[in-house]
Amino acid sequence: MSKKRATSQDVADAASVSRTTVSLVLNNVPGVNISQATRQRVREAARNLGYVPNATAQALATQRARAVGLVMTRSTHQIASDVFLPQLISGLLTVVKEKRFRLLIEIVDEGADDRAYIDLAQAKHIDGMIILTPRTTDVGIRKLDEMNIPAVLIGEIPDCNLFSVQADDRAASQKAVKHLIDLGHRKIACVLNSAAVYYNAQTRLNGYQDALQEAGIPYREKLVRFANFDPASGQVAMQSLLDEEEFSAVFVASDTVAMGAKTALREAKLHIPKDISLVSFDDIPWAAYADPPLTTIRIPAQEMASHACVVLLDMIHGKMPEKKSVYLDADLIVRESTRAI
Amino acid sequence: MSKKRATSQDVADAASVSRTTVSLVLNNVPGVNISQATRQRVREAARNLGYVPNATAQALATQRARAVGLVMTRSTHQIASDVFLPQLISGLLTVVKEKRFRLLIEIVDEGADDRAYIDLAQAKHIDGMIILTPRTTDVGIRKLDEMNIPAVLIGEIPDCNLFSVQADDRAASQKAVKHLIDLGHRKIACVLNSAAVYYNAQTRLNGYQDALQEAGIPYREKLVRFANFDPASGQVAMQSLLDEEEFSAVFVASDTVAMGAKTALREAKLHIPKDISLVSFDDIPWAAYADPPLTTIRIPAQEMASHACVVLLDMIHGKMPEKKSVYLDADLIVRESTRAI
DNA sequence: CTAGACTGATAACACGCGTTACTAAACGAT
DNA sequence: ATCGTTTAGTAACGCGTGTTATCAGTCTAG
Repeated sequence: MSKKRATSQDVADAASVSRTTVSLVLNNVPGVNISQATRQRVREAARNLGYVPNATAQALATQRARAVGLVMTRSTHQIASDVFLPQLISGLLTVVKEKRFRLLIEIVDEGADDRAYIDLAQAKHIDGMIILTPRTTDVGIRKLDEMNIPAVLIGEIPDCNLFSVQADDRAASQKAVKHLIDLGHRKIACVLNSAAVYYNAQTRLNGYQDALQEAGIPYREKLVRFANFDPASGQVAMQSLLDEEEFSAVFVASDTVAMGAKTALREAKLHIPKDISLVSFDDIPWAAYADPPLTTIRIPAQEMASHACVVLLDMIHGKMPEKKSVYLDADLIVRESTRAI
Repeated sequence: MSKKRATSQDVADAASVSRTTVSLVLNNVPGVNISQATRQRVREAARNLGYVPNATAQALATQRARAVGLVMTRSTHQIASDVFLPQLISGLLTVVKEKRFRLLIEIVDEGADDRAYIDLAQAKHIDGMIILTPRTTDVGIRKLDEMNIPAVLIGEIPDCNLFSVQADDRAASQKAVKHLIDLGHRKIACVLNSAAVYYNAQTRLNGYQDALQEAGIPYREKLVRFANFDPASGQVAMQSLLDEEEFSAVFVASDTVAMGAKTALREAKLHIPKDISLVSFDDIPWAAYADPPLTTIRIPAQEMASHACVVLLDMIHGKMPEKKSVYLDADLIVRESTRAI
């Protein structure tokens, strides 16, 4: 039953024309003279045979894979607990699909050598790539600069000429902390989302500092902890803060980390927002349904991804974007985890 | 600066051998006579030129894309809020990577015609596909049966000959409800994760019924509600239950839905587990950090994905699996949201 | 009547690789 | 010296498509 797939040659035979004609007709090549009658015959033959062009052969001939890669430098464990991934993928898919491209997921080992990214592109399975929140220490990414490989970063790293799309984390963090200050809080602790090698942890810390400075509150390093993406690390960080410091509010730079922080607070019999005000970051679906619902910064992950994808596709088609970096606004969503002192 | 990519011909020239030899050496083709000296020369030339084989050309020549697709029949909105996606992708990536395959994400429109899945395979960009929790009403999937296209379902649909991997939802639900019964509960409400066109909602309902029956508790349809994947629908469902029925415990067949259900309970001033015991399903990361931490069924999403991927790769390599369906155990994780009546 | 423009279609090459069938040389045995 | 056998390597074809240069025929203008 499994008859061989029809090739363009089969279509040509069926329509009694050359393969060239088939290609010209089916691809609607402009400025070419083929009679309507012939076009009709070809289309019909293609339909009858259930002809689907072989994407691989097309890619080889056109030197275009019609695919973009989402590449991440993470362990599979980290990927499994990445709450933004669905939104990012969703954002990419909407764009990719409209342009009739495909989406590949690639992962680059943490220990991979410099050439990892380049090899990805050289293999020609993708025309360009979107690189997810790279570490500042990643050397391979710099090499991409030099080659002429279309690439867009989601998230920022310093000293890098690649185009990037990100939320304005610094301004957003400032907003979040300012909200606490406006409510009268002066002793405000800070739990960062991850270690400082991830640039946005640094950026969010800067926003925290900006807000303090603006309000004339001295920055105290002892009030700051670095978590590591997951709830468990947030719990540890918060416990450490509770043991060693005194504060009436806390800025947690990630909802996921905030989950753990909340657990620590609960175990210390502290109530949010009665005893401690908490403002968080990300607005994952959980935040709205937490107890109490969390005041948090909404990261427009989906928009970031689709924007990055649009930029990338432009680059693939030879259009260079004018701005090197695009910052998307991230709004503060006020819910019930914060209150006036 | 952007020198053209090196092809195998370039390597051949540099090593003063034929392109055939290059191919034979670099692919380690067994049972072929090439001197060690020549092998050395070829390898060195390849390294010097930074040769990376063109995957597209390889695919065309071998008739193997070395890629599998994860295909979903969902709106991009649903994808954005799919909490399992990261775990699934992670599971797929671990397997795919080891076998040096690639992972593509494809989405089939809800309104797509029968040929959508087949076209995906015909395009030859992927060697096989993993289909995510299809709706029972999906007609396109049945067509895959007939063609000879490697495909594995994650999740079950009735009357379908495709291979599938899934959690033993029915047994797991039974376990969850039995846990409540063992604690002395008799009036147990049930909120399903989604509408019944998604087969696992039906299956989980069956498990609920099994447990009741085993304990000699009559099944009452009025105690059952169908949610729709997200927290909001869970909140509505729980409100409806609270308004109309009386119960001391509830089985919510999805953590995400349980988020909303918890909000409804909180708004009704009911405390978990003092007033209502709640057992849930999925064990998403949030469950362990909820207040109180949720007793829930752990779905081995990552294992399901990697197992499905192993099966799929076997099929691609011509090995048919012996079992049509594989059921993975899902364990009950007892935390603090349930207690004896 | 003829040169040039236009119409409709095609032959032939390119894309980069895998692979089969074949050759040429060296070797060993009779 | 002759013949088979092993060793080392290559020429040539196929994968399925896009695309350019070309061709035969028809129409138009001078």
